[in-house]
Amino acid sequence: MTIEQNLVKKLRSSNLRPTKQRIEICKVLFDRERTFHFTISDLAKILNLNSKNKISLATIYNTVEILKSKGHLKEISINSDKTFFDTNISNHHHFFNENTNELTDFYDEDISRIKIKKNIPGKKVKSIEVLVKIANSN
Amino acid sequence: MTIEQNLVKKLRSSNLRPTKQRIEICKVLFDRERTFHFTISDLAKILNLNSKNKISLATIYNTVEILKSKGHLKEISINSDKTFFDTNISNHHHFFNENTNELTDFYDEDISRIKIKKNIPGKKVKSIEVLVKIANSN
DNA sequence: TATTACTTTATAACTATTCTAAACTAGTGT
DNA sequence: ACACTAGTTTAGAATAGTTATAAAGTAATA
Repeated sequence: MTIEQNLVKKLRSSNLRPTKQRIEICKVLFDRERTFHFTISDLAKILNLNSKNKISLATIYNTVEILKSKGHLKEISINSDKTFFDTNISNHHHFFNENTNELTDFYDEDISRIKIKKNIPGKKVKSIEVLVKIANSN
Repeated sequence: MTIEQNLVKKLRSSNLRPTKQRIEICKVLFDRERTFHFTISDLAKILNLNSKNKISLATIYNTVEILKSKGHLKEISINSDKTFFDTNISNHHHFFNENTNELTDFYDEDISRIKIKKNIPGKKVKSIEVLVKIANSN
């Protein structure tokens, strides 16, 4: 199955019409080895750099929002004026490099088991996310 | 020592002139029992609700930014279109209530000791922050 | 009191994001 | 193939949070 067919399947399975634009966007997001941390403007730059058929910003916003709502993207919590997204939707954690503003994933196996000793009556834990801020050690 | 004298001391110790506006702002931020989670607009609303000497938005932004840079406030990472701040500057963690968007602090003693098993060469861990998302259990 | 550096302010500018409404397109039935 | 409908894209306007500007005001210091 080609990459494109896979993406069409992914879109259809979320009840999204596989339009030209969505497929282009999904190629950038999901056709890669490693997970991808990005802002809307990162994505727009990549999409519209070399192609003659520019995709409008509104479509990029819409598509990212809808992919997030379908669970194909995650929004990341970092102090910033921009919103970051992550193609890694599994439960995982981040290193945030304060010198370069870079994000790196790490996983449950890279951290000791976390146990919350306080419980909030009537509430259920939905997720536990750890943000480790790092910086040059010198 | 009065509250005001304390705040003046706090400002001076950070090389900040204790102006009328800064003292007003600090009163709202620091003269309270519990820690305070707020956005700029929360703070502006409180400051300018009943007083006749309105403090300009620019001053509020400036002051919060400078208090943050001096370590008297912390910026909080939450997915949101607004920036949140916290008067609790100690290392601590948050519950985020997905139903109400409320934040609640919790501390190192409420969580098992966290050990990061992965190390990034040349980098030092500056902080470890945990965000626990909770929601109604029904 | 005079001087200087810092601070406040209104307002303009900027930037990220959302809205709008018209044009376009994919899917479906005929 | 054609027409219909619902869903999608688009440019541009609108909105909202935040930062910059430059003039007026104020605190500290001598």
